[in-house]
Parts: sequence; C-alpha cells; structure tokens
Amino acid sequence: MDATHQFTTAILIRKLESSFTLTSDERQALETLPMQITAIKEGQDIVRQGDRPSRSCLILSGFTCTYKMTGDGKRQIHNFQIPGDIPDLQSLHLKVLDNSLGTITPCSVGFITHEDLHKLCKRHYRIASAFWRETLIDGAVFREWMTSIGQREAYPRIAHLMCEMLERLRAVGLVNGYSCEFPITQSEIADALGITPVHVNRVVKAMRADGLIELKGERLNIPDWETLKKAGDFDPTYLHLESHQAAA
Amino acid sequence: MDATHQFTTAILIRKLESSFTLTSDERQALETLPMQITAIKEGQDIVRQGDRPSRSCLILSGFTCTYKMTGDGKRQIHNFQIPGDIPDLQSLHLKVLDNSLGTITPCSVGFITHEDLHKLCKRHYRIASAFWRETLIDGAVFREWMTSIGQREAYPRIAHLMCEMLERLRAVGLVNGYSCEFPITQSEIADALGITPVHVNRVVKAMRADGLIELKGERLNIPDWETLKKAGDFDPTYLHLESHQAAA
DNA sequence: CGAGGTGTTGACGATGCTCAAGGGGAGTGG
DNA sequence: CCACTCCCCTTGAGCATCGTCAACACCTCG
Repeated sequence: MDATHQFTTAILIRKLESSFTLTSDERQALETLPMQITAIKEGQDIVRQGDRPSRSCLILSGFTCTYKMTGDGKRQIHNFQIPGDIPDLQSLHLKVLDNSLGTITPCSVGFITHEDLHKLCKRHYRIASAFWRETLIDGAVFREWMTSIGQREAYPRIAHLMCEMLERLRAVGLVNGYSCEFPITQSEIADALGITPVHVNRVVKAMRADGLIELKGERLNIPDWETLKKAGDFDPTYLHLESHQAAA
Repeated sequence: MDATHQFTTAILIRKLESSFTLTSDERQALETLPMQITAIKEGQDIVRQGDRPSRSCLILSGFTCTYKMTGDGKRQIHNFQIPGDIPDLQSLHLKVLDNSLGTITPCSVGFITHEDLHKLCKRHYRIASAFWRETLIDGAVFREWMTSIGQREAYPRIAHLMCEMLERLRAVGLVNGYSCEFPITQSEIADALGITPVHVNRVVKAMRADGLIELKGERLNIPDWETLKKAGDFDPTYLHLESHQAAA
C-alpha cells in the first residue's frame, strides 16, 4: 500500500466514520481495498446508459453528475456528486446501467471492482450496511429533487439546489463559512432542475438582486443563509447527515 | 407457521426468485420470517415523514404511495407500490423517515421488524443483496420519474406512468393481456407527475380520443401498447425486470 | 486574435395553472 | 327506496410561469 493509496481511501473511511466507529479490522479492510486511480478530463463520460460495468468509482476530487437522455434528446441530471461519493455504486447489484455518469470538472476517481466490493461486504456487515445506506441517501436525494421539480417554482428550486450543495460540501469539509466552489454552469442547473438555461439566468439574476446569493466564476457565496433556506423550502433531513442530528 | 403466514411470504419468495434460485436454507429463512399481518383502510398513512420506525412493511394486497409535502402544502408522490413491494425498506438504514407512506386502496400489509431483517441479511448475503437491489430499483424508478417530470410534457408523462404501472403489475402477475387494475385517481396522478388535476383530466381526455387508453372506474385497458410506449418514451430497462432480459 | 462556450437580455408565444361551476356515481341514512 | 352527500370527473375562460428564438457581451484558451 503506497502513500497515495492510503490517502485516497481516507476519504471513504472518514465518510463511513460519520455513521459509526470502525473496528481496526474494518478499517484495515478499507485501507487495503484495491483501487485504480484515474484522472478524467471535464465533460467526459465515465460510464454510459446501457453499459454493464464490473467496477464502481469513488470520486476523489472534482464534480460529476449522473444523467439520462430522453428519446427526443433532452437531458435530465439526477444528481451532482462531490468528493467522497460513489455515483455508480448501484451497478454492484443492477447489471445494466440505466443512466450515464459524466464529469463536470476535471476529476480524480478511484475504480473499485465489484468483486472486491462484494468480498468486503460479505465479510463486514456494517460496511455493507454503510454502502447500502449511501445508495439509500441517493434515493432520498432523488425524492427531494423530484419534489422540487414537480412542486416548486423555478426560484425556490434553484435556491434549494444551492442549499443542498452547500450542506453536502460542508459535510466533506469543502466549505468556508457560507462560501464554496460551484463549478456548475447555468445550463447544467437547467438540466438538473427541469428549466431552460435562459430562465435559470433570469432567476439567478433575481436572486442576486434579492441579495440571496453571490455567484461569480466558479464560486458561490451565500450572504443570507436563513433567507435562502426559507426561499428554497430547504430542510436538510433528507440528506441524513448524522453530524447534523448530533449537533442538534 | 400457519397457512396464512406461508401464503404471505410466498409473494416475497417469488419476487426474489426472479433474480436467482434460492437455496433450501435461504428459502426456509424467508418462510419463517416473522411478519405481523395488518389490514389498513384506504387513504390512511402507514408511516409519516419524521417517524423513526423499527419495522418495514411488505405490501400483500392493494396499492400504496410514498409522498412528501412541501412547505406550502403541495404533495409530491414519489412512487406507487403494488403487492410484493416494500415501500419503506430504506428505514432499515435511515433512522428518520424523510417521506410518508399512505394507502391508495384498502391494503393488507405485513410488518417485519428491522431486527429480523438485520438477522436475515447478516446471515444470508444473497438475500441482503436482493433487498439492497430492491431499494436500488426504487432509486432507478425515482430517476425515471424525475426525468419525466423534468423533461417530458404532460401527455408523454401520463403515458409513461401508464406503461410503467402495466409492466410492474405484469411482473407480479396482475395483468390480463393489456388490462389491469388502476385505482389511482386523477388527483393522485397529478400529484405524482407534477401537474394539476384539471390538466390531467384534459390530457386523459386527449389520450382517450387518440385511442391510446381506456380508463374507466378502476380499470385501465391499453388497446395499442406500442403506440402508448412510443408516446410515453417508455423504455423498461430502468425497472430491471430480469424476466425481460431473459425473454429478450 | 479568433473561436467557442457561457452568461445576459428582449420580445413573443405556449404549455399548463387558477378559478369556477356543474355532472355523475357510490355509499349512507332516514 | 329515495334523498342527500361527498368525492371524483369534466369543462370553460382567462392568465402566468416559463419556453423559444434571437442577438450580443464576456471570458478563457489555443
């Protein structure tokens, strides 16, 4: 196990430890988990709808998104992933991918074979549970997004997304105060929220005018968190961040 | 084990066997799984957003839906469940429920404690995998619905839902030809697809006029499956019905 | 310095929403 | 057995959020 590898599994270990304390046995199993580290440029697909992958990938750095194309060429983005996420963990039990996974920014990812994951899960029930739990949280995020897209208007929808991204980035230590990296273009926001890029632009303009967000380049700053939360009808329960409940 | 109980676990066993063949050991573990059978009237909540349930429920008969309320009182239905589904299996690993579960019709459900489920999963890796897989399919359905709501117009959105329900009901043997029970009201369709009941009504009217569906009382009949599929941009891959792939 | 992606803005139009009212069927109670 | 009620379905008219089309500014990068 070289130093680089230990560093990469650390992000996974830290994530799991937010739920429970690992035994030394479990910790060692994770530390020695074989992983193939790969750098991927922005705007590339990692896996595609219809693929039958034999491995899953852990995001080490960068942003990705999962998405699906409709018959007439429209794109729905289902989620954005940030470091620590495993966007295609589902493929461990679902043979054929029903969505694609692409990079938003240049990324470093670690591929883990399904064989190794199965071995790990079979031996360590709590780790299996933790992985299962991760996929359940993905599902919870899908439900919340569906609710946003189906029931909320464009303004709260965008506000909600900003809130979610900040909270998730905070959970992995990528937030300073109320400011974070936000490399997602307005077109991507549009595809994620079921609105057009033009309309995203207008709404973002209004949000800026209302003093809710500062969005420039690839940075997002939130001057008034409470108001943004309210505007976005944001309740972080669905993210199931243990630290939240612990803090509360 | 009384006769009634054996009958109830049968639906679960049949479902799992669509993925793989159970060993006699696994089969016995499932057959003896303690389950508390309960009848529930229509329009009742089984569990609610914010609850911390210690058991999950298997739908034995009837239709249910999972949903979530927004801050301003709108409802998003995330999925409809049919016999054989376990709508709140997620609560096995997520302490606090972030959505509610209610009945659409009178239902018979079987409650299984999380303790028993954990025991079962810990001992039988393949059963654990099958349950995990079920929750992953839920996630796949969420993604597809999100895509529908975000990218498709009302007409294909409704067509898509009809296609999905028919295919899922077919998989559990509840379809005759292209005709099935469909006890979902237009208001519920509206809450599921992010449109208003009034507009659902108009679109259903158009679909009837186009000869795509016959919807009367609690029955749905599809005279022209291929055209409906096309109109709904429906590709059943996301349902991950093994039988499909086997047949193809 | 040109090119291409991203952000920005205007004018117009359409899908779908709101409000409102009435019809039909199933269950209930007198 | 009939009236009453409630829920669901249905339809019309007007309106609003958001989409489409189009043009231009800005920035990064080769």
